[in-house]
Amino acid sequence: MMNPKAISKQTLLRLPSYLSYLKSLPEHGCENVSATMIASALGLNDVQVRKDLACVSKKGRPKLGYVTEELISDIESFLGYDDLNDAIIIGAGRLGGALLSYEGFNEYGLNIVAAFDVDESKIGTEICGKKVLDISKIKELCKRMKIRIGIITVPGHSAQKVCDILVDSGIFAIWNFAPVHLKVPDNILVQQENMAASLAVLSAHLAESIKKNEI
Amino acid sequence: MMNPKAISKQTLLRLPSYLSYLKSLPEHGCENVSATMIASALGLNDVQVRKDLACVSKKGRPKLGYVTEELISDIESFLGYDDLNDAIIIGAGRLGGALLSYEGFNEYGLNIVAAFDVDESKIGTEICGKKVLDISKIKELCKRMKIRIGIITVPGHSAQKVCDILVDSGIFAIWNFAPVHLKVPDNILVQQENMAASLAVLSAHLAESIKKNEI
DNA sequence: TAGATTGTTAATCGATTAACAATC
DNA sequence: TAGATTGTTAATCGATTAACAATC
Repeated sequence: MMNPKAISKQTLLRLPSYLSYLKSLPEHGCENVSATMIASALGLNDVQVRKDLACVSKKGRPKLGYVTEELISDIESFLGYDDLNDAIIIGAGRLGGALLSYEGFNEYGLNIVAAFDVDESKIGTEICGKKVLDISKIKELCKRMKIRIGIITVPGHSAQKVCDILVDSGIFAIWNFAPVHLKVPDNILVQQENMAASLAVLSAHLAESIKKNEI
Repeated sequence: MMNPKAISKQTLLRLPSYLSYLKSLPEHGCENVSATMIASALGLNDVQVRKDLACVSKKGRPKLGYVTEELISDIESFLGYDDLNDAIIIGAGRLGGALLSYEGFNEYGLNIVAAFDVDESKIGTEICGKKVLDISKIKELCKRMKIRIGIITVPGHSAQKVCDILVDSGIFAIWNFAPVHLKVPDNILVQQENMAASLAVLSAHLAESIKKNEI
């Protein structure tokens, strides 16, 4: 599409679940798929699904729905899953290690090339074949390899410092697992992975359920 | 409060960031804090912050703002951070291990008591002092210890099966790290930790930046 | 054809923001 | 007092849903 209509953030967030649902369908017998099907499988409204799909794919056909294969590849290419973005990870602790060793990211177009840490005992080692480097080398590596994504998995108190280094190194987008609000220039995206917020939702629901059940 | 007004999900999601900001303030010299301060530190609208705080704490005072200490403890108690909820984790792989060994959850009122797996080589071992048990023992443990939170860190293809076991075991809330939509009865909450969605936002932003910069 | 499904236009809903009087 | 800040009411904004004609 030459002039894609601006896509809402909500829509963007739903696309990956459509994709994962579509991929879970059996190869045979599902050449076509309707918005109604997708919506009911994911607990969404069918009009919403149709509108979302209209942003990224061709028109569906009345009575038939969409061509499953086309839908999959359109969503994948819209999300940029078909070419890999290199990324680095800062903080080679438990969480950093878990992310480093998660093979699945390649499927989502993310390729983690190296990790950085300040801990001397970690520097020089490898985690799942990825080198752990001294944090002072971030800028040089980012420039040389044109890295544009940084993943922050350091403790909260040093996250802003790491963030500043990343910005200075020419990073465009930051995926932040530290539970702090990062200050960045306007053109840089921070995607906050907010586990504390998720937990808040869980525990509020729990408190409510308990109240209901025990009264 | 006897009759707390219903709190919006958005508000609930913002509360943890207020809390983390408030806790980051220096002990001395910040007896009071204004909604304006919080808003500008976190990049939010000040009226929004005021409305959010009104849901969980006492009134602020014109010109002075809120009492920092009171605000902290009101938010903490609203979020249930002051008493621990026991939880179990299903899937003792890399991610499960990372979560198991993250000490910080206690601060958020979450206490992971054990892990479960199907892998014989993992069963019977310990990760950070937490036992890894056979998945067939879930129900018995949940009933006996009145566990109400389950954390799913198994691969996508077995997530629904694990979910069904959890529901059958009397769990009220599920924190799901597997990238699939879980089907549960109405009264059970599924909090989806959606890394694929986060990545979608990142990569869409990146694609846009690149386009802008390279044209 | 009949009926399922599409895309679009209009109505609804909920959340955010603006305006403003009240207060310390 | 003057000015910063509060809480509330009204206006705006954006996203979701309902209604409906078009289509295979």
